[in-house]
Formats: sequence, structure tokens, C-alpha cells
Amino acid sequence: MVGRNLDPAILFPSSQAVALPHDYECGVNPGEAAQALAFPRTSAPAPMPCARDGDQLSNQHPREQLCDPHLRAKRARVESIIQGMSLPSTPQAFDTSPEAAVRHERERDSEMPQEGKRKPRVPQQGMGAAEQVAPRGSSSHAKGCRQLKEQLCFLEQQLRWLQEKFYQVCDSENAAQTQEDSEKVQRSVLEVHGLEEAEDRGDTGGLPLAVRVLSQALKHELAVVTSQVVDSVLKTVWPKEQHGLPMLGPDVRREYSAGGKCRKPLAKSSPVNAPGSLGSPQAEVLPGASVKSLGSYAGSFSSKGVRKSSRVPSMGYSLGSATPVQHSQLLSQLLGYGQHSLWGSNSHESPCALERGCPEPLNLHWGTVKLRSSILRQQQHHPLPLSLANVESPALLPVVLRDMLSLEFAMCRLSLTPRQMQEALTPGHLKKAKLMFFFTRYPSSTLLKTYFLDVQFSRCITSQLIKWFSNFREFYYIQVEKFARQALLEGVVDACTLQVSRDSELFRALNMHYNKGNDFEVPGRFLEVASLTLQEFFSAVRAGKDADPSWKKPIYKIISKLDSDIPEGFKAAGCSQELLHS
DNA sequence: CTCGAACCTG
DNA sequence: CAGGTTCGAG
Repeated sequence: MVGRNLDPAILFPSSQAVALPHDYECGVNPGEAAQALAFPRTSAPAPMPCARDGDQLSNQHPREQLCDPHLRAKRARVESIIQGMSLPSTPQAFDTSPEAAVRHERERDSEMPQEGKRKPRVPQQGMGAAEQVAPRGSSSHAKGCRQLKEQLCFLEQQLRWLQEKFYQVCDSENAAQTQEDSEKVQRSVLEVHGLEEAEDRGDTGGLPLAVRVLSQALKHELAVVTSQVVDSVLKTVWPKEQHGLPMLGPDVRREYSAGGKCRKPLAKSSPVNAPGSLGSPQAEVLPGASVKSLGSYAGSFSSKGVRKSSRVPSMGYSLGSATPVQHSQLLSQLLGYGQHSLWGSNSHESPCALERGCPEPLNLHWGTVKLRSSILRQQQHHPLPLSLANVESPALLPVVLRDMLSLEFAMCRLSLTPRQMQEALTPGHLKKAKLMFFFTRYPSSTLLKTYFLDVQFSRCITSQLIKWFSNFREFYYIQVEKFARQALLEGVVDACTLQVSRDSELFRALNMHYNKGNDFEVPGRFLEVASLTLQEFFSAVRAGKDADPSWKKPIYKIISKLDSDIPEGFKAAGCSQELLHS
């Protein structure tokens, strides 16, 4: 692995260097590292409460990201998803894990019964158990919704990344240049938007000019990036033929707002409801799922000790809970409208700012805003077809947009500062992943990105995470199979009698593996899934299906559809770290 | 138990 | 090529 050649001290210039077992290391390739190191960093900023003590490695300029073909593709996907969502049908019956499900749709083939070596594959085998699996017609709505949610969260990450970049620039600045540049920036800000007046009376009113400028610039940054994405969304959501489209009715909005968060309805339309109560409400799982520290420490991450715990009960605190007022305030913020929202919200401090209570942005060492300038430059070259700032009536903004804004809210809620982004997976992350396994056996990479917000994803990181889950599954299935065979030997006849309870051996084995220390209450849902897995294995073995090399695949297919939502708490910033010490 | 390598699949 | 599974080594 390339990363291994790099001195950790270089990768983590600050005290953040994390000693990782080699397996956790994931490549920051030399090129990227070099790029990061080349990042100008002239003056050491005066110690500041929220000053960041090390350059973070960011491989890509956020803007570049948007131009990245890969992201374009993603964007295109989001667009098509949204297009699907704009259809008049009613979203219900959210499927469990559409992605995973689809992924496993295909396993029809088997391998040549060759000892040891997996070589050619022989088609077919009438998948016995798999037949139970529901027809594929899961609503594309649900799927789209879920994917959109993931995409949005990814967006959130990008936003944060942007901030990070921004801070970097600030850090790297020469104090002398500072004032001059800030004035320059302010000038251009003024040229671009006439937002300043409002802001001057805003919450930054009492602050130094430079700080206010920074504030403006930052907001603008966010607005620019956001508007780009929103643009594509809007274009899809408002197809030409719907020109005069009135705003969505309140009901619709509400409905979507709830669904917009894409929480799946409690009861799943999972086909495999049959045995036991597998279709049982997730609600059962979520509240029960508690890690000692996970639930309450979401906001306790302290940045340089400045900020002390604002204990947020992150569980059950969902994005969808942001009120319209909050949304509008967020939008105002993003757009740089100051607090006098066009949506008529009052001048309350934004929930975001309140909750964050983090002085970080304002305490930054002030510097030039190269990033900003460069973005402005690019913007001139590629003017945005539709800037948010140009939207005449914010009320027309679709709920989709609001959901995007709610991400900003989430960011605040999570109290995740860009500096907390990690470039490598830590043991804490591993632990977290294991716990997540109790909810999802087949997470998509997008979902992973959503839940490891403190990780800067690279291809390597992503595949590492995926590999982790693959390993988890491997272990899981091996254990279950073992117990299934054992049960068979013990003369069990009825598969249905095989239930995994908290005191069964199988559970103990699994718990030991994924939840060492037992500091997490395993969701009941997992027990159901395990029970079903056990039964499936049992039946399959009893039926002699294990003669077929790919006899497990139908089982995998079934299990892959039983993923649950992962509690929001897992997104919490300090989560991984907290877990480590719990 | 874990992980890397090999191998499969869409 | 990305995401999965299987296998064997330590």
C-alpha cells in the first residue's frame, strides 16, 4: 500500500498522527500527499481556540470535484432519481435496501463443482429458498428517495470539504497580505452581490471588518457550490412543461419533508416477512439501539477544547425534524441573505449557529481568500445557468432543495468541523463499522459515505470500508452456518424453532465479534435477521443444497434485503472516537 | 479472526 | 472497474 511509505508525521503534521495497524492504512498516494504538502502555509497562525493545527489533506478542490466526471455521473444519477420522484405516484412501501437487493438480484449461477478451485461456472440451479424473495418491483421511488438521501449527505460532505479548503487557505496566509486581500475580497463580494448591507446589521455586526468579510466570502462559497447542484436539481424537478408550477402544497411538502429525510416507513414491505416478525417496525430497533456514548455525545466533540459538550441526543434527532423556518433560515444563510429571510422567518439566530456555538469560523486567522477568488474566476468562465441567488421567489424552492439545506443543518448538528475529517480509517471506525453491521449487512458505498462523515473518502478508503463489511459478512455467515449444521446434527426438525435469542450461543459468538465489550445494545431486528439466516442455512443444508457450490447465494440474496436504517447517531462526529474509548 | 489475493459479475 | 465472495495463510 502506497500510504505505508509515507511518514505519518507528514500525513498528519499535527498531533493527529494516528498509529494505525497496517490494515487500516489506506492510501494517500504520494501524489496526493505531495499536493497537500505543497499547499502554502507560510505563517503559523497565532494560537486560536478553533485554529486548526494541521493541514488537512484534501485531494480535490471542491469545485474540481464538481467537474470531476465521476461526480458528474453521480449528479446525473441524482437528477434521474429526482425525475423519478417527481412522478405522481405515492411513495410507500419503501424497500429495504434496494441497492443491495438489486445487487443480488442476479445470483443465479453456480460454479462447477470443482474441488477447491473456483473456476468455471455452471449456470442455474433453481434457487429454492430464493423463490420466497419478493418480486423485484420495489418502488423506484423508495429507491430514489434513499439514494437521494445518500447523495444529499454526500453533498454535505462536500460542503464541509469546501469549508475545510477555505480554512486551509486562511491558515496558510501571510498576515501582512491579510488586510489588503480581505479588502480585495470584500470588493469582489460587493460586486457580486449586494448582500452586505443586510449582513452588517446581522449577527456579525460587532465583528472586525476582516471577519465579516470572511463570513461573507464563506457564505458565498457555499452558495456557489450549492447553487450549482441545486441548479441541476431544479432543472429536473421543474421540467419545462411545468413552468407555471405553483409551489408545492403544504401537505405535499410535509409529506416529503418527512419522506425527504427518506426514513423508511416503519413497516417494511420486505417479502421475507413470513417467518417470525421480520417485517417488524424499525422503530423497535432505533430507540433500543444505544451505545453508551453514542447517543448522547454527538455534540461533545471539542475542538481544541474550546467548545465543550453541547450534548445532543443525536438519536431520534433527524434531519427531517428541521422546521420550515429552520430551512428558510438556512437558505438565507447559504445565500448570504443575512437573517432577514425572504421566507419571512424572523430574526432568530439560526438554529445552526445556535447549536454550533462554535466560534471557529470567526476566530480564524484571517487571510486572503484565494479559493474564493479562484472560484469567482471560474464562475466567470462558466456562469451558472441558474443561481440560487436569482431565484425570485424562494417559496418556489422545492422540498428537494429544502432537504439539501437540511444537510447544512445536519452539519451543524453534528458539530463536525472540517478539521475533523480523517484521511485514514481508524480502529474507531472499524468498531463503528462493526456496530453498523447490526443494522446493515450490505451497505452501499454511498451509504458508507453518509455514515463516515469524518472520513475523507478516497477510492481506497471506500473499498476498505466495503471490504470490512465483506469480512463481517464472511464471519457472520460462517458462524450461522456452523450453528445451522450443529442444529441439524442435534436433530432439530423444524427450522422455525431455530431462533436466535440474546442468550443463544450464536448470538454470543456474533456479539463477541461485532460488539466486543458489549457496549452496544444489539437491536432486536438483528436477532430476527440472524434467526432467519440460521433457518435458511438450516433448511438448505437439510435439503442437501450445500452440494451446490453456490448454494449460499440464495441465502445471501435474502439476507441482503433485510438491512435496516442505521440510527442517525452513527453519523455523529465523535462517534468513532467515542466508541474507541468506550 | 483477519486479511490479502484470487476470482466473479454486471 | 467496483463491489462481492472464497480461500488460504498467519
